[in-house]
Amino acid sequence: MTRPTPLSGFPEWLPEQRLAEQQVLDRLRRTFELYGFSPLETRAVEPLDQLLRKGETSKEVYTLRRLQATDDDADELSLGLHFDLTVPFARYVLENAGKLQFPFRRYQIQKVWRGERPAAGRYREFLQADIDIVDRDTLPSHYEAEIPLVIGDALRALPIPPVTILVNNRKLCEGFYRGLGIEDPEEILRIVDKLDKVGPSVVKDEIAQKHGEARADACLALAGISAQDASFVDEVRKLGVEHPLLDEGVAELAAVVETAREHSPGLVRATLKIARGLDYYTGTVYETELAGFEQFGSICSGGRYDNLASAGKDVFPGVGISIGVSRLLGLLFKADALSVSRPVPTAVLVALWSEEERAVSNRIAASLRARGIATEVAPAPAKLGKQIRHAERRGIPFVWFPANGENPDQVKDIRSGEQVDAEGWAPPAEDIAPTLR
RNA sequence: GUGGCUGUAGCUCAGUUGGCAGAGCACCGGGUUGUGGUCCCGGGUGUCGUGGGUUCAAAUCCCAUCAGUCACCCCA
Repeated sequence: MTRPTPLSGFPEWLPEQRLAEQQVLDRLRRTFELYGFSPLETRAVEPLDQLLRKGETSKEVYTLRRLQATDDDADELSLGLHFDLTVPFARYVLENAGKLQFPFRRYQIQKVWRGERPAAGRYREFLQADIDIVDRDTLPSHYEAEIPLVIGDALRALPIPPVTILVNNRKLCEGFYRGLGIEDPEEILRIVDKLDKVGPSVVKDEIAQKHGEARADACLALAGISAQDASFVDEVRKLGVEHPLLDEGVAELAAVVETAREHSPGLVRATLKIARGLDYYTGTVYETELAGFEQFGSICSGGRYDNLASAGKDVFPGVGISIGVSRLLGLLFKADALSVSRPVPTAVLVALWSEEERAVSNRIAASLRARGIATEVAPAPAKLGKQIRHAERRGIPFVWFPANGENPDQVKDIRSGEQVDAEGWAPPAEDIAPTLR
């Protein structure tokens, strides 16, 4: 068999990276649960029509087909791998509406798949950590303000560069554009979204072409607004555009920003040029910048959706956000900006005097493990220097020497070289398990 | 999916007009049976991403492909 090569877009971490990932996931999970989100996992596949219900992403969906499928199977249910966690969740809510309590808060940490061209921080298979709150019939807008707080808690507790959550509101933009007499707000959103890449003059030209220079100027002026507090409201008002939807959007966005300002200053910034995210969002939209990694795009996005989960008269509006865990970690790993205090779980290596005395070392290891201390026994009764080096090479901080002749059991800290009697010894708290740094 | 750049040892890289594949670090063994890191001696550990082609001869030139990366597209 020839040596296998990596598959583009399907990242696989090294053990120490996976260790870091698990630490991150543990912390995310803990934070989500602190806010009362329940864990949930949905199947990897959805019926294709469910996935494509909201349009444009069809080319990104991986479909599932049996190798031996015949033409007769073709009209069977065709399945696709989910490309996010919100669509499957919406389906799950409809399916289980009778068994769930509303408002329903859940978190979901799973792989998703998108058939896109991979690049730095962009994968075809990646891990998302998603939280959502859905309610029946109506969803109070204070939940739109709560979501960023959860994410702020979760991400700011990690040893990573500071994040800023950029928030906008689709009603605000749509109302503004409609107030200007523009019929197709979606189109303007798409053009404005390119602002940072192509520059204001290109955006202006593109809008002006269809809607005239005055409207183009107004759209650009709106896109230029950004504030950490409700001061953006006045700036929007100054532009003199009137529309009921605009008023709604402004009020909702102001509430989000002000709530965040009170609970987590500096976390959230109203940024009226952002428009990205899946097209099912209807209100607040979120995007998250990681300081120093802005060019690689948002590491955490989401928004409010009013029409994603509905069946007949039942409507379940929701709001949610998803951390791109793989993107976040991939970028940080590459920049050498996130690692773990040691690359193995093992805290103690028990030395081995001879193969005959392996049982002695095994007993020591067992009693350490019983105390919650990750322990392994040396692979072979090599010279002590080699056994110590074995521990050192793999980052195991302590070597335990079983009693030998006159000498009692002793433990050596490989990093300092300090060696003490093992009686009553325990590793310091920070060495019990690998920690993020 | 479209276009550009890159691919040599575990890592960072050198390799001339096509002529026996190299350096530093890392790693492995030894320095006379028990305590690593310093030091000394020894060792190259490689399908030159992969597959074809041109040639007496290809890491080097040509084609394809895979992977990484950048710009589009889109987005976590």
